Amino acid sequence: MTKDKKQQLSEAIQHNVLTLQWAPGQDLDESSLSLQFGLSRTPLREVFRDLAGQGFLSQKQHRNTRVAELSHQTLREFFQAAPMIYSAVMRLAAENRTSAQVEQLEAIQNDFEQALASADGQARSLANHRFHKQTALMANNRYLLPSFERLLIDHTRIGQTFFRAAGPDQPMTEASDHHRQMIAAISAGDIARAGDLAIEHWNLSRAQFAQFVMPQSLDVNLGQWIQGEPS
Amino acid sequence: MTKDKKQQLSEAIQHNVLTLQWAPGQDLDESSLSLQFGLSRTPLREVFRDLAGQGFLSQKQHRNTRVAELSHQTLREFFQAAPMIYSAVMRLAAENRTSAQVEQLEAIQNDFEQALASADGQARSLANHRFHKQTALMANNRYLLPSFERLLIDHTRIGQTFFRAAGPDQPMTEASDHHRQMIAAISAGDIARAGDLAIEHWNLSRAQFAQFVMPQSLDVNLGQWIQGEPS
DNA sequence: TTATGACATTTTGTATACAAATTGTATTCA
DNA sequence: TGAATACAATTTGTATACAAAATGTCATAA
Repeated sequence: MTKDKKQQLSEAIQHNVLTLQWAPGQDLDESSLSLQFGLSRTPLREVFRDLAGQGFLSQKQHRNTRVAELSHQTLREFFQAAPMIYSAVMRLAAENRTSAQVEQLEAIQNDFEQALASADGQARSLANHRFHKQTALMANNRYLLPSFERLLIDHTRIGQTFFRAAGPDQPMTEASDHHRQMIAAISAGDIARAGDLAIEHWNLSRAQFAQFVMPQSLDVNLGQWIQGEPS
Repeated sequence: MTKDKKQQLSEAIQHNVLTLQWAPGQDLDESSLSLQFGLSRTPLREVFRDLAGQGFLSQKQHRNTRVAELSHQTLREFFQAAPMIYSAVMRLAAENRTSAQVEQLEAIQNDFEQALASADGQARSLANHRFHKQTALMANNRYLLPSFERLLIDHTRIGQTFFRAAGPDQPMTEASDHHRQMIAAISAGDIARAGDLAIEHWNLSRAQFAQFVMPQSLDVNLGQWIQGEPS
């Protein structure tokens, strides 16, 4: 169970970043973490490098590793890229999926619905994260994957407050509905429908971004990026 | 001059990978490289990890680091992703460019034209690589960048044989023409035109892929991926 | 009081020794 | 001859000691 410590460490970091338990821009301490996980600094630093490459962390020469920042500029770039990448991934998922992958996606969706029933915001958000990560796996495209995963990391971080809301209210059941329709479209190999659903799902989550408050409380009007199609 | 050894090592590896001096799938030896560059294995392995994250190399647990493979499946995925990402990057470059960046792009294009005049295939190919990398920089989107750079790595590798052709013949002057038009469109902020040029430029390089022979000589019909718009 | 600079402390980066895993080789047995 | 296995050699992964860089502290002077 306590086998691969590096894997454990990596997953713990990912969890803390995605759930905002570690704030964007927060400093990480090598020695305390290496003590905590029973790993020397060498493998720990390798994990840091991997996660920095994936977009969870950020590194600069001779400076401590930090949780990847979320800035106004980040959001701007997010809106420019997300709709296109999301729909492309969903279309490719419909094109390339295997039946085994569809079954996995259904299992993940069941977890997601269970999480929605519970009051655990983190569980909801992470289940949602896993759902979309699975669609990216099904798209099976090594070139698109890194961009998609970067988008998903920040999407999940920004959506935290959203999923923290108490009851299973309207927008969340709607999101779950979308997921079910996505599964159907992917399973049927309906490429166009899958792409449309991605856009529809994306539009639903626009509202989250409008409500999102920057960690540093940048008093910037985000409205301009949330109204219509970007660029 | 011999300052940052890690940087030097990283650039040397990138060069060898892009020019196919190191074949796709080729094994790398830590100890000999660390000897060669006067670096211990620790920083060398960090460079390996970085470059693996960027798509130059590939790594597996307890197995030696290799040059990233190029397979038939790779090409399939390439064709599914490239047109979309390329045009998106070009459009964003037109939208977000600064005048200083445009000047840099012009300088790079001058280098490219000089390289075309020479007989040096590697210089041609790398200059072309730098041109497109600069457009990605100008697009200024952290989410798109990793996908684009992965595409560009493999595009450059596949294009090696193309640029190795002797004289400055028709398709190459046409490519150079496109570059000039791209600079004009980006400089003018003409987003739609920039996106169209990306597609046009892409169509030109389709021919290279048709001629490309897999390292492992996979006798697969690539034609189906080269004819029209992918999916 | 505030700015500057020397010095101590802390943190990041590198080298090296060692442990673990994989690969290669040779020997045995069917 | 050929498969299987034990063992040696090589290679990858980790721990730790040390070097280099950055940060913090304090004293001095304007």
